[in-house]
Amino acid sequence: MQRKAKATLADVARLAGVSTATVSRALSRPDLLQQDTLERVSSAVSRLNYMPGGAARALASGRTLTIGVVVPTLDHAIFARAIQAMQTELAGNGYQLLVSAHDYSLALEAAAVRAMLARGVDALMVVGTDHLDETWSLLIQAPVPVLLSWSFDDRLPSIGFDNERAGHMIADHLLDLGHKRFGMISGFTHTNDRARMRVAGVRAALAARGLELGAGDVVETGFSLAGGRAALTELMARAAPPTAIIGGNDLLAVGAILEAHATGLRVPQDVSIVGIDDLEIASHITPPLTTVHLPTTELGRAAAAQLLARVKGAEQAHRLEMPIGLVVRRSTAAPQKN
Amino acid sequence: MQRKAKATLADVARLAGVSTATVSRALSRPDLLQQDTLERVSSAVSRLNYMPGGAARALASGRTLTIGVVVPTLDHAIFARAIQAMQTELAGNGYQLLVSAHDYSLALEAAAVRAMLARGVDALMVVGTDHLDETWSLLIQAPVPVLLSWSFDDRLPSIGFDNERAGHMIADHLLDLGHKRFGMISGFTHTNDRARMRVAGVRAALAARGLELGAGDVVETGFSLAGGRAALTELMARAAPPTAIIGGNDLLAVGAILEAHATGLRVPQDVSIVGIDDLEIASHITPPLTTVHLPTTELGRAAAAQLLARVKGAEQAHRLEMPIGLVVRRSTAAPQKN
DNA sequence: CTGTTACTTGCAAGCGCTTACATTCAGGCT
DNA sequence: AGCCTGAATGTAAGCGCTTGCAAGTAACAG
Repeated sequence: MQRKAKATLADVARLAGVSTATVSRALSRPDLLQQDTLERVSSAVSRLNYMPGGAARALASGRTLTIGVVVPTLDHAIFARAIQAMQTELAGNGYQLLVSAHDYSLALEAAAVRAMLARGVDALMVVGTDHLDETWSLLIQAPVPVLLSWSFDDRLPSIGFDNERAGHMIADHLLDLGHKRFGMISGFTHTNDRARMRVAGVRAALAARGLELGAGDVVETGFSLAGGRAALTELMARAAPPTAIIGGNDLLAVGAILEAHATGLRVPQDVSIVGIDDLEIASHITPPLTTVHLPTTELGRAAAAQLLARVKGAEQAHRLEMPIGLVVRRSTAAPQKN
Repeated sequence: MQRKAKATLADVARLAGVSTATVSRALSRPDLLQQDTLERVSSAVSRLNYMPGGAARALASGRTLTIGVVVPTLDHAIFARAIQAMQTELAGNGYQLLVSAHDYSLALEAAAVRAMLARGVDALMVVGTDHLDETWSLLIQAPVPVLLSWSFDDRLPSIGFDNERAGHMIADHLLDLGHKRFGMISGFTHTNDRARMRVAGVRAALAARGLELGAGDVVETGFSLAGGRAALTELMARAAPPTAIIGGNDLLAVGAILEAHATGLRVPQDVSIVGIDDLEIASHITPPLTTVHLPTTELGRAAAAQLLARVKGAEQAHRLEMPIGLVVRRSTAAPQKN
C-alpha cells in the first residue's frame, strides 16, 4: 500500500496546459469541449492516474451521488435482496448506496439517520413507520428526498406492501379451508409495524368470521429458525392445540415445519402451517409452504428508481403499493375431523 | 419535506458569539473548550438545528469517517452477516459503512472500487483474490488502507478462512467414514477463489488417499437451493452414484438434502451429504447437516477492528486467519455395504 | 511586580472542485 | 467592413469546515 500524494485537478490542468475549469468540464460535461482538448486532458488524467476527490466535488456541487438506506438488518433475505436490487439500479445511474443497519434499535436508527444526513446523501430511505420522534423530525425536515419503505405513512412518500392485507389474505385461506383454531408465530411487534400489521390482518380476518385471535394465541419470538421451532412447540402444547399455524414470516414458518418434522407432527395432516414473504426456501421445503408472495426485489428496484427521480426533482406518487398475492402450496389442508 | 436552507458553522458561531473555529472545536474536541462557551455553542447548535456538513468536513480534514466494502452479493447470509457485524462495530466508533455489491461481475467490481476510492473512504475492504488487473492496481495503489477478506493474498493485508483446508477437512471426515465414491456440488469457480479452493481441498484430500475427484465429479451451479437440488439429481443419476456428496457451501448442501427428501433418498443411509459454512439452517434441517463452521460474524467484527486500527495508523498483522472447525452432525454415516 | 506557563479562543489560510460570468475568436450576416 | 452570435476556455469566487499559529488572559512562582 504505497500512499502516493494524490494528483489534483490543478496538476492535471497544468500537465494538459488548460485551466482547471476545463479539466472539470472534461470530466463531467465532456460534450462541451473540443475534441483535441478533451484528448489532451484525458491523457493527462491517465498519466497522473488522477481520480477526482469526492469530498471537494460534493462540497462544490452540493451533490454526493450517494443515496442512503437505513434498514433494521441485512441479515434477513428480504432486506438483503431489496438492497441488492437497489444497489444494482443505482450503480447503473452513477450512484452509490450507503447502507446502515440498526438491528431493530430505534435509538441506533436515529443515530444512523442523523449520520447519513450529516455525512451527506442525496436521498434517504428508511424502513417502516416505527421511529423515534427525533427520527421523524429529522426525516420530515431533511434537506433531501426521503422515502419510507415496506409500509405507508402519510407523513412521507412511501413505497411498500399492505402487510395487513397479507395477514388477512393468508388467514382467509385457512378459514376457507375450515380451520377454527389458530396459532400465530410473529416476530417482535414492538418496534416493527410490519409484524404488527400482519397480526392485525389475521385478527381482522378471524373477527370477520366471528373468531378471535386472543393475545395468548400469538407468540412473539426472535427472527430465526430456532424461534419458529420453539414457538411451534409452545403452541402445540396447549390444551386445545391449533389446527393451523400462521408464521408472521417465512423463516418462522419454516422453523415451525422443521420442528414438526423433528417431533413427528405431520404437515398439513396434523397441522397446517403458512408464512408470509415467499423466500426461496418456501418452495423447496417439504411440504412446500403456502405463503404470501412479496415482490421484494421489485420493491428495491422501484424504490431506487423513485429515489433517483426525486433527486432529479421529478414528482412521484406519494404512495406506491406493490402487489402481493397468495401462493398456495402444500403445507395447508382442511383440518382433520376430531 | 420542507427543504430549509441548512444552517452553517458560521451561523452557529454568530448566534453563539464566538468564532467558527470555536464552534468547530465544540463539535470535535469539546474538551478543549471552557464549560460555558461549550454550552453557549451547544444551545446555538440546537436552536438552529445545525448539522455539520460531511463534505466540507471531509474536504477540510481529509477524513470521511466512512469505510467501504465491496462484496459479491448481499443476498447471501455469510456476507450479510459479516457486514452486519462490521456495521455494528464501525458505528460504535463513529464510522459509516459504504457497501457495494457487484453480483460476481469483475467489471462491476472494478467500477465499485473505483467509485469508492473516488467518493472517498478512509479504508476499503474487498472479498477474495479474483480481481481484474485494473482492480488490483487500484487496490495496491490506493491512498487508504485496503483489506482483503475471506481469502489470502500476499499483495494485500488479508483476513480470511483457509478454504482449502475446509474442503480438505470435510473430505477427510467422509474418507474416515469409509467413503470411496464422491460427488461435489460447487458454486461457480470462475471468479470465485473461495469455491475453487474448497474444491481443491477436497481433491487434495482424496488424492492423499489415492482417490481421484474427476472434473466430471464436480458439478458447478448457481448459488441457490434450486441449484443444489438439480445438482443432486444429476450426480445420483450416474452409473455408479457417489455415496457421499460434498456441497461447496451449506446452501447447496441443504438444497441437496431437500431434493433427497423429495425423491425418497435417505440421508445419510443412501447418501451422506455435507456442506461448508454452518448457516443457521444447517443445524435445523433434518438430518442436521455435517459441515465446517466458519465464524463469519467474527470475521466481520475482526475486519472492522483491523480497518479501524489501520486507519489510525496502527500496524496490523498482514495475514489473519480465522479458525474453522468440523461440525459433525447427522447427515453423514459410513457408506452402505453393497 | 514581572516573567512564565497553561489555557482559551480567534485568525485566516486553505482543502480540491464546480460554475456563473467574462473573454476570446471564428464565422456568418447585412 | 462592421456587427452579432455562438462555441470553447479561462477567471475567480466560493462551497462549509478544520487547524496551525497567534493572541490574550489568568494563575503562579520568583
